[in-house]
Amino acid sequence: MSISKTYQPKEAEDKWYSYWLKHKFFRSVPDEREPYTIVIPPPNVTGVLHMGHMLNNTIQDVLIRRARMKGKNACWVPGTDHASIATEAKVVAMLKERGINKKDITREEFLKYAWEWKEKYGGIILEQLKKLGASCDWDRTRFTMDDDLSEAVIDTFIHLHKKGWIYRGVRMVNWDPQGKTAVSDEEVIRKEVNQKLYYIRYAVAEGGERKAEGGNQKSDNLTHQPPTATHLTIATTRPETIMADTAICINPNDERYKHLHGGKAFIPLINREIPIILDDYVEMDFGTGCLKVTPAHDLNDYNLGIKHNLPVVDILNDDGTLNEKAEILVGEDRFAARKKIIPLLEEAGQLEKVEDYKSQIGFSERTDAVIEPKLSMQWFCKMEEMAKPALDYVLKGDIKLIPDKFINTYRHWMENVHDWTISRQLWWGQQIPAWYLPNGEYVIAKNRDEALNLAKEKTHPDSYRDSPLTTDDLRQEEDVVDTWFSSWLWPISVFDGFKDPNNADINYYYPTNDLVTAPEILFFWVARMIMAGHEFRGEVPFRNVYLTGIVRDKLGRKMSKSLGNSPDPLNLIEKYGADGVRVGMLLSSPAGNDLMFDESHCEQGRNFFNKVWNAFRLIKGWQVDDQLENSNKVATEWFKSRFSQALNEIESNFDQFRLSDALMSTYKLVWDDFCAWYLEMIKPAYEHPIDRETYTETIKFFENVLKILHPFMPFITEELWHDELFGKRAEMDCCIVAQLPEIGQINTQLLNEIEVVKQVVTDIRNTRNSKQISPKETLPLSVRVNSEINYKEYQPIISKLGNIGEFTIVTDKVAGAVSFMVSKDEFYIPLTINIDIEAEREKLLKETEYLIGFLKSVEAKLGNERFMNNAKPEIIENELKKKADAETKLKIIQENLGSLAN
RNA sequence: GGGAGUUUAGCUCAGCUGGUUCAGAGCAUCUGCCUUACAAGCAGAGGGUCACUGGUUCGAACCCAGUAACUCCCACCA
Repeated sequence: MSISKTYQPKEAEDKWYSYWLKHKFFRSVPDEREPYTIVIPPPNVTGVLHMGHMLNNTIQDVLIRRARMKGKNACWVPGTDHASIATEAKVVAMLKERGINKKDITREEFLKYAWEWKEKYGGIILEQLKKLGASCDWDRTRFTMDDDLSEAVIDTFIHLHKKGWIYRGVRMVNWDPQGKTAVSDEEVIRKEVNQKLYYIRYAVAEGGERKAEGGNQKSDNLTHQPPTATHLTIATTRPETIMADTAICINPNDERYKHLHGGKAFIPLINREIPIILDDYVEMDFGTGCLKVTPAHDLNDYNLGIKHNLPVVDILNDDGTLNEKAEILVGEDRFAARKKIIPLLEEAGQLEKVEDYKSQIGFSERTDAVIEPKLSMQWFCKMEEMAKPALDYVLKGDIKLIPDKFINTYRHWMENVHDWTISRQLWWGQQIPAWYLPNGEYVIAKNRDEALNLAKEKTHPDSYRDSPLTTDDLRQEEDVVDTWFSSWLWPISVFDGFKDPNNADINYYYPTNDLVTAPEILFFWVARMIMAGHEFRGEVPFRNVYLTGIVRDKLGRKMSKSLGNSPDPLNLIEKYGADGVRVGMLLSSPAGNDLMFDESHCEQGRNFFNKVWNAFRLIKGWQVDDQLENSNKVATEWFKSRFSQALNEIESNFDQFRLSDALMSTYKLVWDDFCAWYLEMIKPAYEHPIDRETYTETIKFFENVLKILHPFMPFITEELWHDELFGKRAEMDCCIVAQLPEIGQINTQLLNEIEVVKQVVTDIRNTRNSKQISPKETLPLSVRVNSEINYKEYQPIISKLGNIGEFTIVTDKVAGAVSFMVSKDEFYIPLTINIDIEAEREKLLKETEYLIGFLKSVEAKLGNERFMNNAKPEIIENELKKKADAETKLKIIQENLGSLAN
């Protein structure tokens, strides 16, 4: 029977994932073991897997699998986020396709459609995660709009309202005209955009008397009206909002406009009179020094308006179109209106000039629509008091951010935290538990009945039974809460910590251990979870926050749908196997730094598991002869030490969350030490058997190799684990639950001496290469030993790997041989053919030159009084040793040069 | 405008408290090999002004100052 030369992942992946599921290896229930818990950052229920998820979830799975293999009770809680805006937008679009307009149906009908849609398409992403090998406890899958979780949201709202931290009020908020809802400051992404700065003339009247006509007269041929004192010019990027102007503001110290103090201006096109006000908020040297004040559509202007008691004229509808207050261009979208108003102004002779201009514009995080500052009635949550303890946890180190450079960012945000706009004008989400009374007052209550009682008490405090109010008189707030108002409860709510604050799960799993997420949502989510953790459990929600980078393409561009530069994760898995892709994701992903993704990494991952596969094929092919003596004790002893040494490294890398390094240590241990050196050392000649002891040891080593590889490459390791090479496995004896090997004794001397041996082998091979001698040709080797190394011990290894025949230990130099030096020891390969004496001499001279230079620098140090006085003793000792070694070596080379001359 | 970070081989990155022959790894490249586990491989090799300028020090990739480029976060200049 022959085994395929390459490993085919597909079949094994499906097989073992089902096997794991069937035997409930992902399932976690509280027991006496130490818990290790991760809650997944719930992806949008509407989402499909992208490269960011791949990275994020690979990391989580590696951590979870490793914890499981360290004997912990590993629990990875999966789930999805209802993502109000994004999901509602998708449902609205879906309905539109079916010819249904959201406006024409009731809230209940809409929600019915939305739930249907969620059941049908939601959670695809969780299925995709399974392909990656994610070992989540699927029985614990939660959705942020599950009944329990929604109830937690409502209770939280009531709790915070009681504390006075939730309030309602009219404020300038960020309005998303596409989602038709308010969004929080954090949901506004600012981007620099190329814009135009329009210079527009307003006619003015000094001291109340109108001086000039500029507007509305057609056919006056006034297009090039020169600037005179009869008007002023403002600069704006938003000419479509001039109809909402309620003042012109100038700096009181601006000499140019002194004559306008107390004057009036007239809005072009609609010719409405507005006052000219004075405020030193206006920069004299910016633009024209005149500012149009539009309180309804600009936050600064709004504040200015309050200060100067200006009226607010809101000319925009919720969807970003102009309303009748604009008088002109009514019904046009704000951007269309901007385009259309320009020719109108031009025609009226009131457009002075247009300049290119760059400025920051806010975009909605969820819909990418340009955000409109809008005055509206919203619900807010005070942050200040919650931010303080949440900041302390991080500053004190109760929660570690990895990498810690994010602490500064975190602190800055927490110290300048704004109140959180929590209401959203949507239907998909938790409806705010506020109930309005006919008189406009409201009560906060868990349900309508409670609300009624509260309402009665409120209206008839003395005899509330007399209140004529009925439930029909109450109207529930239409708005829902921000999605993040449910996400921030996630680490508690997934364990039912609100409904049942003392239940076994929450007591056991909370606080969770590690959180793996993107720095982009440090404030959205991580900070708020810490606040909620403190407020509702008096404890941190997690200990470590591992912040992944952004996955970028080779050119450093962020991977995005619109650029089309993101590979389809499922195709990648198809092509390179889940194991290959996982390794590919981790090969280069330092915490907090962006990941320059390149498919070649996955290829490297695939090559790696194929290497493991072929090591398996080799061992699998061996025949055992019980009569045979074990001649590989040195090799097995060495590998044991080397393995323990590597385990140490890997352990320390994991402790510091240096996952790429942990993988690389593992990679080199397996590929270089195990395959390239160890297996080559013990490999029997073709069709020769191997002794029992070596065979048994090797299989044990290989099993350990599978274990340490498992967190990175779960599928191939599980596949090989069950091969009969390891004997018959019990049904539950799986790699996924195997315990990681313990770190054993490390024989440092052996490790060092094998390094010398490896160098000897390399030099032999090198000699062959340079002399064009085939590896098949057996060569003799002599060694003149100046060190403490007992080469007899290593002779079998050297002979095998270097294809050496006669191996002799000599006391004199060997003439007529190619020589090289490893450590202090001299090696000679006597060759009957063509020894190039000149080349040998040159080699030796070159080494001499180097050694002399080296000695000089060491001696300079040692001769330097200040070095001798200041350096630590062990450093000086080391320098002395370097000097002695170099001198010995130099002496030997000199001798060799001498003997070469003979 | 404020803050943080980065800059080391062609690429992606390590380099800990300044001190081993300290300038490293993986990939890529080059040379030679289809050597009975693996060409998705084996054996070798080459490759760097540690961004730049100055300083501190016996000694600097590492500490300090300045410069440049890039990245990210925060911020209401029309």
